[in-house]
Amino acid sequence: MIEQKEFLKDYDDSKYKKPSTTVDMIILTAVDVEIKARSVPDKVLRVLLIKRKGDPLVVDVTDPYKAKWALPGGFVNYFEDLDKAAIRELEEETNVSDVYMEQLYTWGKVYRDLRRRVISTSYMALVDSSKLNVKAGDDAEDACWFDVKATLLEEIKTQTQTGYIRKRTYELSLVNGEHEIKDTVIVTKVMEGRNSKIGLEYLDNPSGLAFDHATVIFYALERLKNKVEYTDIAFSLMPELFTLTELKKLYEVITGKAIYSRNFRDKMEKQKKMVIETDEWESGKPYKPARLFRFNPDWVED
Amino acid sequence: MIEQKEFLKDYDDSKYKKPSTTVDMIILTAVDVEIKARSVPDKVLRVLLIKRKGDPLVVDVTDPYKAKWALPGGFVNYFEDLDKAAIRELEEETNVSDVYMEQLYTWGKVYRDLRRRVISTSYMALVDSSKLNVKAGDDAEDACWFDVKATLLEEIKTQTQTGYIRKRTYELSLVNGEHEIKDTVIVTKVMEGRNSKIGLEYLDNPSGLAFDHATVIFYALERLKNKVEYTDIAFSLMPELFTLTELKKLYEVITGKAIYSRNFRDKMEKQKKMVIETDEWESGKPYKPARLFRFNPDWVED
DNA sequence: GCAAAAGTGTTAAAGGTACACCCATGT
DNA sequence: ACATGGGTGTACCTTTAACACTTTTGC
Repeated sequence: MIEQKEFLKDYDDSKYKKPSTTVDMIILTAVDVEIKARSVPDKVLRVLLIKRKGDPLVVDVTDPYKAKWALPGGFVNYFEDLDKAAIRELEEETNVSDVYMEQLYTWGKVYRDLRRRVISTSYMALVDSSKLNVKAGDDAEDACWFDVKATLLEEIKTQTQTGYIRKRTYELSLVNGEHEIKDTVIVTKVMEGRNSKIGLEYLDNPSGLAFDHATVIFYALERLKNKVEYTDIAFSLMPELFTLTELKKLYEVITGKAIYSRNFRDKMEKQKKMVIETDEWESGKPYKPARLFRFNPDWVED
Repeated sequence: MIEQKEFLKDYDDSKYKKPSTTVDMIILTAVDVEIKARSVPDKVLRVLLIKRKGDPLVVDVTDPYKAKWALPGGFVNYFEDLDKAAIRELEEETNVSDVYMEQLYTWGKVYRDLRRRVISTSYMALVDSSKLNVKAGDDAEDACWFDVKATLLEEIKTQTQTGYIRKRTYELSLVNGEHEIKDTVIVTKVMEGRNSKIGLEYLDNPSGLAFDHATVIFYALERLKNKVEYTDIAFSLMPELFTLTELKKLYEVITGKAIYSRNFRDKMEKQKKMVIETDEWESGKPYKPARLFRFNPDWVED
């Protein structure tokens, strides 16, 4: 290991003005919500947000996102690995460690934060809600879990000379008992000859999230949706033991599609062998008791 | 748009020592290589590397990667979007624009560069080799295309109490007429209960690439391999018109697997409809002329 | 008995993998 | 004539999507 004082010996590291480097955390969990009495509850995804300080009635042109909800995050220290900064932020907010975490994307538009030039790397963490304390973090900040959902509102496809332009408009909705945040995220795909480009924007609206955090959360939900199909990522959001219907409900909320339970069972147990049965049974429900399963740690992706 | 002088007005942006921010470019192309006379040539992937300055015989402990080959890249300017910095670097090196480009990953280990703290975002660019000039960039630097290939050398799987550890050792080989670079990249997957973690390391060797660039290139090749299965990414590496055998050869070198041509044809043309036939034909070959196809710009992923 | 979910049998369509074969070209 | 790839017919198996039905529980 190199001594810190040797580092930088021959270089003047402060000649040029540098962007700041931060990490943003998309901390997700899944919880049950009752939709109908005497029925299995649905799952819903929740994301942890922090209330930024400031007066919501005063508009500050140098910081228009004061008093808005934002993703937790912070600066990367000079002698701290990028991953370590993300782990530190996660622990500060949730007091949990050893959960699934993955780097998502690095956001680097010049004016994404009007106070200073910030380049921010986003990380997604998936937490089993049964392992969480009621309080999210113990600092003075106003941290809350929001039910999160992205809905496709509109899709427009325009033919061009050598391809097409496809514009999808989504509504990102964030709800928590008292607060309701709605943001619009637009995904543009430009196909030109053999090269396609994907763009992600958000529409700035007064009641929305701070910064570009609507797009960042949307991006995380998309990544989760894709990865749930071919990895074991979903099990990070489940308790140790679960019924196959509970697991199905989680897959449904992540993918946004209804799943046929007959085939889901066979796929998980017989075909992909992602779960193994236990001798434990669910009880106390007004229907036939269900067997509890656990994740098969020997499962390997193909 | 905000005036640059307004930006930073109320903040002292230089209070703390900051990491530097750079972009690294993995610029890939695919070229034909003759393996046998009178046969269709194979495809091989090439990556653009830059020779770092310095005396290869002198070891500098503050910069041990002098005189080694590295990925092109550079600092992100304070008033420059991250994506724009990548586009600028690409144009500086290859004089091409409007090619496929995608952000890959942000590398942020503290001591990945011993001269200063650098956080580097890597971008992959895919260039059709027929559009490239012979010379790669016109600056004084020593820029060369290297045939690139990753080979799995060894896989070790160890059972643990709650899961397993799997270690895969790859050799990354970079070859160009005069130079041959070999690096070892190790991919570790730790499955512990319901959470898995993936680690990417390289073995530092005197004849290897500079910095952590072996892992960065390996990561790009893996991403390309995954994406080629469900996107149209491969066509960015192909000329406008091509035979189905040429396309198959490209898929083979990217995935590292042999493909049955009978099924590849049907899949591309009938099933996925990624290509459309033209009325043009290949000629001058000592076998039956092949029809030329082009990418179907109306193709949409499912 | 009823509502709700657990769990199994079966089938038809779509996709993946493979063998076998004939055709057209330059040398 | 021959080597080489172009291109098609077909068969088998797996995966996917779906309908139908029996069983078990709490109320």
